[in-house]
Amino acid sequence: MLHSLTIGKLAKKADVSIDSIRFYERRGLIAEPTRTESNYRVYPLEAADRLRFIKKAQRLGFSLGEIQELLELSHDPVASKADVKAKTEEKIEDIRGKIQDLSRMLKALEQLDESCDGHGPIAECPILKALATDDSHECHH
Amino acid sequence: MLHSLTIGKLAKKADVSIDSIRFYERRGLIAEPTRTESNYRVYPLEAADRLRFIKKAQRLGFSLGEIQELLELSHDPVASKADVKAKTEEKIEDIRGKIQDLSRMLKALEQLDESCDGHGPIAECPILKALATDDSHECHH
DNA sequence: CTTGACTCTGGTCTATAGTCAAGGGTTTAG
DNA sequence: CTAAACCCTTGACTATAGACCAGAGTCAAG
Repeated sequence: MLHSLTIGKLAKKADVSIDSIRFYERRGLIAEPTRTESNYRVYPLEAADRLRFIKKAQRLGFSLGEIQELLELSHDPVASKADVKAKTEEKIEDIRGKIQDLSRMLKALEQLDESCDGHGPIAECPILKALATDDSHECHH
Repeated sequence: MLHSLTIGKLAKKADVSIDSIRFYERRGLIAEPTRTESNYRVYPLEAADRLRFIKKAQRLGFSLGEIQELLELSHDPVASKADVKAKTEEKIEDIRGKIQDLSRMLKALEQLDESCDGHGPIAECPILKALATDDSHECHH
């Protein structure tokens, strides 16, 4: 058929695995497609757009659950731009938080790294010593 | 006993769950403790230090597998400070990479967010439009 | 008509770092 | 002595995003 795809063709077209497509279908991210008499899935060409939407949103840090919410919004006649903007901003804050956490770790690791000259036996390794030190009762002010 | 702890006492002392302690034991992060006649685990006081080491390294971004490597290094008479420093620097690079990935996502999301004024129906949402657009054939130079 | 490529379902498995429950035995405080 | 609190093992379950496999049916090309 000219305007339909088997799951394998769709997978190639959208550059995802067949397993992923079936997985997204189970999760409700894509509609259940029609079937041939022999029970093969048959997709319209637009199905590839949906898959690309999913992949693109994933690259931006959205989980499948969040992507599902976005897709539901996009088909909701009552939804507004503000809803999508709100989800975007939520994700922005989420990512900023992760960057902050990682930055704190990075700073601490860099300090540990600088404290060690890298020469000599491990017994006096300042990094291991710092990790072994109990500072659970240090001041927090 | 004055110098030994049951698993529950140890858990409180080191502020981890009993289940975590047993899990670390299975994973080989902590030694199998001696047992009472009734098969209860008996820990020396120093066991708490080891657990605190684990927790601290976790907070710095090391996985349990990596922590195990660090602990093995720390007990290896042939190991040197350089080994620990190398692992630390590996982790530093790892975290820098994660921060870069997240920063790229953040930048893209912020641009999308700015492209949307947040007013009006969802049909013209520029964020959803950007996600739906196929740019798989854009130039990469 | 047969072979290879494709598809179907259902189920298991991966990594991570544990948590929780069931069904026991043990120890301690009153 | 008894009840609460503790401990034991085994095994299942959580979230995430699929990958992989078996066994069976289907489709296309030569």
